[in-house]
Amino acid sequence: VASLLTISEFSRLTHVSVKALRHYHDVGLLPPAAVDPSTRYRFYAAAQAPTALLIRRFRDLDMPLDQIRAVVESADRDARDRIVLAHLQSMERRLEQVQATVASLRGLLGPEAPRPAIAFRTLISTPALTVTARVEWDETEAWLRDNLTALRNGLEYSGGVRAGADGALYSTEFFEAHVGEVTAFIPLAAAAATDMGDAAELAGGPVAVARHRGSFADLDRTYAELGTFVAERGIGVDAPIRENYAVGIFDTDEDEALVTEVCWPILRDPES
Amino acid sequence: VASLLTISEFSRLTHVSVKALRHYHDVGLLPPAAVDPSTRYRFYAAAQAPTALLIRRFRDLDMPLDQIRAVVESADRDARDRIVLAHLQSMERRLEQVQATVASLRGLLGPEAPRPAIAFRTLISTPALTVTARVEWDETEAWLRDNLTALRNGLEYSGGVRAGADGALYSTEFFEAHVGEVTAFIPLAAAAATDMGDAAELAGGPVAVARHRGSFADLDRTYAELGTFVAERGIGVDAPIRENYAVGIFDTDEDEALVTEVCWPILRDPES
DNA sequence: TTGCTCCTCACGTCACGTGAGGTGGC
DNA sequence: TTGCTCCTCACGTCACGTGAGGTGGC
Repeated sequence: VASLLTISEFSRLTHVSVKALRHYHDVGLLPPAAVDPSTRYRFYAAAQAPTALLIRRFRDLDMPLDQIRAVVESADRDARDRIVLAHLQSMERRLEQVQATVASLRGLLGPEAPRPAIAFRTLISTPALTVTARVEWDETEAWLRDNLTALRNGLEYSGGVRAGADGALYSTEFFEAHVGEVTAFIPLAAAAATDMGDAAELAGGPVAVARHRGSFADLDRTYAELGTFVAERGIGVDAPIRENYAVGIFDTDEDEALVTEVCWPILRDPES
Repeated sequence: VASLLTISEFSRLTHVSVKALRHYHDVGLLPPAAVDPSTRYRFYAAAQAPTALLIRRFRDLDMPLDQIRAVVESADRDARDRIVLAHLQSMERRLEQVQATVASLRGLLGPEAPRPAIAFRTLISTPALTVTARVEWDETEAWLRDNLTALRNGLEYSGGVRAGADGALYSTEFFEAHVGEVTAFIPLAAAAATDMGDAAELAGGPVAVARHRGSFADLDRTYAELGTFVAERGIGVDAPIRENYAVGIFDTDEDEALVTEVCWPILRDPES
């Protein structure tokens, strides 16, 4: 006789709340082993406990139920373990981000950070290897890492000649809606680029530039300085913002060593 | 002339989405510096950027808006910094928990953990220093730490005689609804307890016991073993579950060194 | 009969996101 | 006039939690 447990017994045993168990039944994630057809009482098998524990662990990490479903319903144990490992790696990435945010909050408390110097420059139009996509805010770092890696491989494979650091363009929509067009690029020497099919042209024009040193978690302070500067002078223009990764994630493992140039498009150099 | 920015300019500058800015206005967290009375257009001052950044940072850490409000509206800078520091410390606690959960998930993938041995015991009723409260699931670890600390101080102050390890009682409601009565306790030698006003009596009775070694993040596996065992034999009884912290958080800093006895109340010893 | 456990709705929560439909100023 | 930016509703999302009101079995 396989022993069946009532919902409250199963709840105590798994540390999943009764309300949550009903919800997991409703959405089909963890249906009870048996349901009494007349009373609709739910009955769980003790053998379902490991699945419930798995769900609980992932929910503790705020994983959406849809993604948990993929784990729970994965065919064999190997497939399941592979999915779980992938999720764990992204969790560890997220953990690093949280730690960086905590550190940057501490920074907000301490003495005022030195204000980044703002300069003017006129970017010239250059050819580049590019990838463009509609990217969601939270996935940007991963997307950028993946696509710059792909571009770097493409550059090596095609024998192209690099003419500057990796970079990216961010549409105004991306900042305002937290989803929008992003372009990852590697600038190319013009001569070398002429015979490369997938090279696009990066637009030039006047920009206000600030060099940001350190973690991306602090980039917003540089944006605030730069944006305030541009707004106060009324020289802003609705064009993508460009970041040049002068010292980027492929160049160093230390967050403090990162150097990012933020180029904010403007109408004209206000000093000229 | 203090320069005022449109909502989209302010959004780009702070990396807070336009929708979020409207929401923060609606709930009164970050009202624009000016609102056009006829068009209802929102206008922000550049000086509001630091506040927006603070909100964004905290939201990245999933802090509720109500708590962020307390930070933003705190009177002076010192008060604000104190609140932020308190939050950072609880964030770091949370980070440790997440890391423990990630580690325990890795454990689920590896070889089967050894099953904890289950024994029977009859607890005798004993006096104890206790604190009882309605506790929410997510706050249990912090609540327990705080209240066991207070009990330990109380014990020292009153010169009471300890008769066993720290422990806690968890009502069935606590597991089933993820909020319910929890009692932290320190058992007392009976002779010494008679003249202590705030000593209560811990109920005794037969229990199934499992010793859990390691992080609390893995406790659910021991609960599952124990609960399955009890349920299969139909000897469960609706009484609080007792945990004895044989090696607890005050005894060691290493999660792996922790030893927790879980005592599950039963009707009778099925072997007798 | 009285509790007790379990059930099903319907609605609330939180922090926005998603459109729809509309308006003022260049 | 045409876009463009900004506006306000109303509703959706996600993973449950919160009651209200009711039922079957001991």
